[in-house]
Order: sequence, then structure tokens, then C-alpha cells
Amino acid sequence: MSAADKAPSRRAPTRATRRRPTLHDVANLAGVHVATASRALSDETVSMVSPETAARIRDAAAELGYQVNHVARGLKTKRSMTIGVIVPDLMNPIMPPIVDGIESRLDKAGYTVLLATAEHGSQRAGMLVEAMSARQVDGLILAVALPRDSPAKRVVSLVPTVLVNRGTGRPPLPSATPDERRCAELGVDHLVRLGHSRIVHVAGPANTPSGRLRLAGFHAAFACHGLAVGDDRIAFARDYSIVEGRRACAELLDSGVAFTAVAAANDLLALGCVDTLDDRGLTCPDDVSVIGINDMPFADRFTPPLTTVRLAHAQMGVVAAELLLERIADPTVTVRHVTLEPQLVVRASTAPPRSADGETIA
Amino acid sequence: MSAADKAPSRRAPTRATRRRPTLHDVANLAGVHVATASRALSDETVSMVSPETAARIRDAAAELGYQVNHVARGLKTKRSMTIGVIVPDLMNPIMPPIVDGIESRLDKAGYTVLLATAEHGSQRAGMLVEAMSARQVDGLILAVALPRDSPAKRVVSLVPTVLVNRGTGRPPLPSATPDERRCAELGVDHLVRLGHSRIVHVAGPANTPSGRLRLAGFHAAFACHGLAVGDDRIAFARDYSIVEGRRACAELLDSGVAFTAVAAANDLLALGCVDTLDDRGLTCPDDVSVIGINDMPFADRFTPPLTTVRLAHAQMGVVAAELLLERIADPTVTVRHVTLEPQLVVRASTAPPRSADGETIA
DNA sequence: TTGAAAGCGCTAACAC
DNA sequence: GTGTTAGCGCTTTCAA
Repeated sequence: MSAADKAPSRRAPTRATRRRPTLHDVANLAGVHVATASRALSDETVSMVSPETAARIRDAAAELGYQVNHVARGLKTKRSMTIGVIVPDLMNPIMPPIVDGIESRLDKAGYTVLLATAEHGSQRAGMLVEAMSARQVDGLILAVALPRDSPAKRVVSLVPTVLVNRGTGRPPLPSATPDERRCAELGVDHLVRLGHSRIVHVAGPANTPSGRLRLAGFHAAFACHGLAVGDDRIAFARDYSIVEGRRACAELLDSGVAFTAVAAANDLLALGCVDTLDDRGLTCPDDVSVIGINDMPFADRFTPPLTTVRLAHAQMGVVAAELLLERIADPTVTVRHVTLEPQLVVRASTAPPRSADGETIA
Repeated sequence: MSAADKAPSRRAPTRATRRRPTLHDVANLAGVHVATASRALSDETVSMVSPETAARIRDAAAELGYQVNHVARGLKTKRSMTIGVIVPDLMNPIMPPIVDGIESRLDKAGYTVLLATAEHGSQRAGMLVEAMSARQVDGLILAVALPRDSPAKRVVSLVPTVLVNRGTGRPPLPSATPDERRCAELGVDHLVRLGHSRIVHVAGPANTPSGRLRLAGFHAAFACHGLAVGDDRIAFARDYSIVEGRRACAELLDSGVAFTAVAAANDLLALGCVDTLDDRGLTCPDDVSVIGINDMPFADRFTPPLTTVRLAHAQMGVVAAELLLERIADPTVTVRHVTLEPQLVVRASTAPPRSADGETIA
């Protein structure tokens, strides 16, 4: 009878306005107290209630189509079982695999992801961090840079946070990143092994860690091969895009430096280089070899199929998720930076230089 | 005095264990009641409190770095300001723009998106819907099919839901979809205009609405041109992938039907067809023209650049978001199905048939 | 205009 | 084992 105490207003549920059943309803139907119902419905506490009442409660719950209210539970337990993920842009081909890796790993641990996109260092990125914090996320995974003095920095020190695809940041946060320098080294090594020595670099934006690190790797690889590289052999892209690749490559061509190969800081830039080469009547790889970084989806189907350095994006997402899980479990754990080994993927955009062109330095 | 009643334990916040400030803290600091603080901090209710106290409260909030707790607020207001979005797979190139469209539109309305991935019709899709419902999402946008008899169907009737990229479903839900039939028609029209008449179709999975609708469109276009098409001119892919495109195309080739053009149900399948043609020593478009559907990212850079039918994915996401917003605002609004017009994009994978090949039906 | 008090749906001591 | 009693942090009547 207690099951119907609010009946007058709930009788004949019009099917459209049916209220979501609460723990109270379940308890009433089963003829027990809410607390007992709560215990029976949670795996960690079922043991506290007798098997038969537990069964009765479960039946009642099933009959009503009861579902716990995570929000109410979270208010009490202080855990929302949701993780905020902020990426710069889903259209960037490296992001989907990262998000997918994060999501699949987190899902296994029972977490749901709150996803949002914002440009690097934008005001919006900061706002999103705050919005997510207000939603009581249990953790944050950031693939974006926060503005330097953003108030969001405060929340980052309050909720467990890890960085993915970019490692720097104040304060130091755990991170899962590719070995950026090694990417560039791998590329240059490949080019040198092919016989190139007149190599130029289309560098990523100077204001991104990856841009800077890949440039450093480029220099390091050169030094390692006993080659020198002047500033005239480097052109900076303003962002990672095909158009910037085009522009930077044109800049290099126009500058008059002679080169037989270009190592671009990512695949999009490499694609832009191929375009410019094409525009100028040069063919890749016959006249100039081009190598990128990322091995973006379908890079094997471009014209020409792109030689590149593959980054394990999905795995990076998985690692970031694990780093976060670890940190949520124990916030005092040492911050770790895990770096993923890149892998050279040779396709058709690189070839030995024509004649012995590459044997001498320009 | 009440301002300091918990002080002993909170004095000298160790900076590591600092508790998140609550409305209570703000009220205490400002010397008002929580209710007043609540009113002062919400735009709709500021008018109820005197300007000077409001200012005092805002200052206190700022000083403490106070942030509302959306979870607690949601418990009371029954609105979480989050929307659940379930997609089959982020790696599918059409999904990122859809999600991006959804997210950007929803963000403008103050909503955050809870994203998850699950295969079509999988048990997991149902579980996710329930998990999201348990998290009190204010709405759901589904790009996946739910299992027929899933208990999740019940929640779909409880929380405002719209479909994106796929329109059918029981019960009928608002949807934003491409005009699937028209896609296929556009493709066939283009091929016929080029002079082809021996055309085959690599159909999408028969268990997907898009597969079926595009097939219907293929038939309709044929009929419209006064051409007949037997079942031997159609091969079904088991999913939308390059390998299935390869297989289906090989099947057609092996069956012995003569054709000069293939209309594939999507770009991935088209790419597979190009591969198989290549394997058999046939070149596209010289020997056989191939057309896809989607205009996936970088379709213009494939070998050969793919002629295809473009779908406005990002806009579809935006429309889906708007449909949902509309439905949240008024759940009794008529369910609308908005269909987006596709657009032919001619590139290099289609050309007139060699000689007068195409003039006669096989 | 502000304060008091109730309560959203749930969990967690603490009794019995 | 199960019921009682407090809240979690917020909003919202209802009084004053």
C-alpha cells in the first residue's frame, strides 16, 4: 500500500509525463527502506543485505525500470564518473584516434567522457575547463594549451589532469606524447640514407611544443650526420595546414636555396609542399622528396603515397587515460611523462636524389 | 560566528587539500544567507537582491574562486545542461564533422556534450543510452541504431532524442539526414551524362538504411533514364570499408557482367573498387569510372582524385543539435525530419567511357 | 529585499 | 540485516 501513497497524482501515468522512478519507489514496492534498497542495488554493498530481500528489491527495480540517478549519487559520493576531454579540433585527423583511445580505455573503467573542442590557448579552452569543473568531472585530459594566466589553471591544480599529445605546461602534469625530436630524426635519417644532403625543413608553428621539438630533432639529426644547416633551410608554418605547407615551401623555393628533399613537420604541411612543387612543375619524388610526420588516415592513398613517420595516436589516448586513472586512484603518485616511439613508414614520396645531387652540400 | 564554525579544520588550507568553496562559504564571507547568495549569483534572480549586497556577494565569490556545482544544481533543477551523443565510430571520417557541428551548436546554447562510441545495434549502444540517462542528460543525439528490443528504447521515449545521419527508427524521432536516394541519383545522373550505360552498383550493407536508400536511389535513377538494371549488376558490401569495396568489386568483375562505371555507396567502398581495378590491371577512370558518396576529407588527394557526392556533415550535426534544442524547449513539437541536399563533386575518377562502349546495355 | 526551511535522489554513518 | 538520521550543494517556496 505504501507503494501508492502518492497515487492520486501519479495514477494513470499518461505515459508522456511519467516521472522517473526513484529509489524511494523501488523501496516502497519491495516493502523496505530506501537505505536497504540502495545497498541491494550497489555491488559493493549487496553483501550487507539478505539474499532474498536483495532479490526482491532487484525485482522491484526491474519492474519499475529503475535506473540510479548518477547526479544524485555523485552529490553524495563526490564522484561523477565522468572525465572531461578537451581537444583543439576534431577535424584534425590525429584527434579522432586520440579521442577514441581515451574513450575506449575510460569506458572500461566505467567513466564517460565529456568532450569539447577549443583552439589552443584560447579563452574558450579556459572556459571549458571551468565548465567541466563545475560539472564535477573526476579528471581532465587536455590536448590543448591553456592561456598562460587563465583562471582555469587553478582548477587544473584541483582536479586530476593529464596532457595528451603535448607535454609542457605549468605546473608540470603527467603526459602522453610522441617522441617529437625522434620523429624528425627518423625522417632526416631516412632522407640521408637515401643519399640526400640538401634537405630543408618546413617547421611547425614556433609557438607549439611539437613545432619546436621537431625543429630541434631536425637540427640534431643533421649534426649527427655531420651536416650543417643554416636558417635559410628552414621555413616556419604558422599552423599545421596544407595552405601553410604550400606557403612555406614556396618561400623556400623562392629563397633560392638548392634542395633535393623536404622534411615537413607534419603530413598536412608535407601535402602542401607536394602541391607547391607541383605548381612549380617539379615532381615528387623525382625532383624533390617529401616526408611528413603523423601517418594520418589514408596517407597511403595520396598522390604520391606519403612517406611519413607514424605516431601511435590511439595508443597515446589509451596511455593518457591510464595515466589519469592512476592519478585519480592516487593523486600523490609521481608525475610521469610517457613518450611513444614513432615509426618510419616508407612510401612513394621519397626516393634517392637524381644523379649525385645529394652528395654535396649546397 | 557561523562563518568560522568549521574553521579549525579549514584554517591554513594546505593548498593541496583545499576543499572546493561552496555557496555556503561565499554566503558566510559576504555575511548573508545562502539563499541570498544563490539569488545574487544567478542571472535570472539577481534582480531579487539589492545591488549592493549582490556586489558584495559577487566579490566574495570571486575572492574564493567560487564555481557553482552544476551537479548539485541539477539535482534541484532537474537539468544537467549536458547532452549525450553516441556515434558508431570516430574513425569513420564522416563522424568528426558531425560531432563537431553538434558540439559547436550545443555549446552556443550552454550545453556540454557527453560523447561515446558504439557499433550500430550493439548491446553497448543500449548500455550507453542508459548510462547517459542515468547521468541525467537533458537530451540525446544518436548516430547509431539501437537494438530492436533494447530496454534503452524506453529511455528514448523519456528523454528528448534526435537521430543524426540516419532517419528511421521506432518510435519515430526527429532526424537530420542526407537525402540518401538523391545521393545515388546524382551519381548515376553524372555517369549517364558522361555516356555510361553499363553501370554497376556496389551497395552499402543491406541492413543499413543508407545502404537500402542509396540502392533505391540507384534503381530510381536508372529507371528515370529508361535503363534496366538486373541483380547481377549489384554487389552488396557487408560494411562501409575499403576491403569490402575491394571484395564487392572483385565479385562484380568475376561475375562476368560488362561495365564501364561503378557507383559505390560511399567513398570507402569506391576506394576499394579503385584498388581492385588496379589489381586487375584496369585503370580508373580510363577503363572504368568510379564514383563514391560522402566527399570524405582529402578525397581530392586520392589517386585518382575521387568524384563523389558531397554530404554536408557538419551542417547535419548543427541541424540535429537545433532539432534537439527545439524539442527540449517544447517536447510536444511535431517531429520533423530534415533532409540535406547532397551535391555532386566532379573530380578525376570519372570520365566518358572509352569509345561508344557505354552506348549499349550489356 | 532577505532569511528560514524544505527537499532534489542518493549514500553513509550510526543505531537497533 | 535493516531502519534512522543526516546531509552532499544547491534552489525555491514561504515568511518576515
